[in-house]
Amino acid sequence: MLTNTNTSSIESITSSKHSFPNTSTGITNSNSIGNTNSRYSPSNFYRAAAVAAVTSDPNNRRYMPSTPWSKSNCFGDSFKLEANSLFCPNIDDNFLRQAEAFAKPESSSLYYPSPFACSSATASASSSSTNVYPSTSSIESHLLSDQNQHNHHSQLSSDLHPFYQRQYAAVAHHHAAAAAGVLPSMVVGMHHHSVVGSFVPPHELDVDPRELESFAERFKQRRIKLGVTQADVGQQLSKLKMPGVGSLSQSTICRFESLTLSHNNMVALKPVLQAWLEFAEAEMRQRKKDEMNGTMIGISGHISSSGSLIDKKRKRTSIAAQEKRFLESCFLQQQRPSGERIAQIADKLDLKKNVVRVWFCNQRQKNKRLRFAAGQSS
DNA sequence: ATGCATGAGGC
DNA sequence: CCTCATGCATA
Repeated sequence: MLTNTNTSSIESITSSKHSFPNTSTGITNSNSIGNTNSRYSPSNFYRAAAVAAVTSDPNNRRYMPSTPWSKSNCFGDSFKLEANSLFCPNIDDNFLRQAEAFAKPESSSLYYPSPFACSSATASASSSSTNVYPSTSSIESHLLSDQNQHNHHSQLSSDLHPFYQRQYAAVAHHHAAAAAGVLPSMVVGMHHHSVVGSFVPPHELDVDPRELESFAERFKQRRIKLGVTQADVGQQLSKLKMPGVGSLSQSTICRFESLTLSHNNMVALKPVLQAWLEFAEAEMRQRKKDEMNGTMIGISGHISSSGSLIDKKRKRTSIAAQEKRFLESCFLQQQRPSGERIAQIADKLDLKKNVVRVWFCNQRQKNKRLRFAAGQSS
């Protein structure tokens, strides 16, 4: 487990680079939302929209990469260790020791009652209701509060979800986009007309989080009323033939409903799902009308196109609780560990380096991700 | 509902 | 190697 202190396995020493996607650079074009065959490229897809609306204001970068708090990670300069680690083996050692110490429930509770606690224990147990969101997981809130200290902007924050408070705090100074911003439909299908309907937020940042929140809720309710599952929605999406819009997975629909997607993602998906909703309800009305006329029409089912080839099932490595705790401790110290450190950690936990790397990536993403409270679930 | 994974586009 | 949108697999 936490033994085997073998360490050292030099690899990519390119640690000094901190690649922060320049939001205002890669304008490209189409891409389709969700597509079993080819996942669309977020960069192009969303960027195109963002660029159009932001291009003139480099600071107007949404909440992402180059925002102040990500540049100087939440821990400020107290974690410069990384740079020195190469020459100071002792520091590395300390790093791991510290992480290990934090990993112990007792000690960690000193600062963080239960780092990440909510993810494993709470969440899984309540797969169908109640207390799903202890506000924000301890570590997240810790990080958030720290970030907020760097961004004294919150003004519209009061009644916003913590996530949004953060998002907006980071970019609160953005100006209202001019009349003809980028339409979500453009974002989605790169078409210049709204496939969905009327109102079209000029810029993702101009979409009121509360509006998204209520839409997501309404969406879920109406979806359920229609008797359609999240997976169904995902599949039926392709029937809409919306330009650039393919199907989506149950996961994504679920995440949309629970607002556990990034704000941008939410904004982009909203018009699509709204379109589906209208479509589905119209279809429903039709069916009822037909029934009235005695013309029973089987709305038909959907074919389950399946890959009939030899499925090489993707395997999901499961990280044990103890290992996870260690990782979490490391994360508290460094959200973006160098390749070497990742290697050390991986070695220590006897995990593949890539597994550890991906874990950190996911952790970072999860940290930015939406996390709404609403003790409900399907 | 959510953990780990993939892949595109980017430095 | 990162971020980000997404998805498969699974608890």
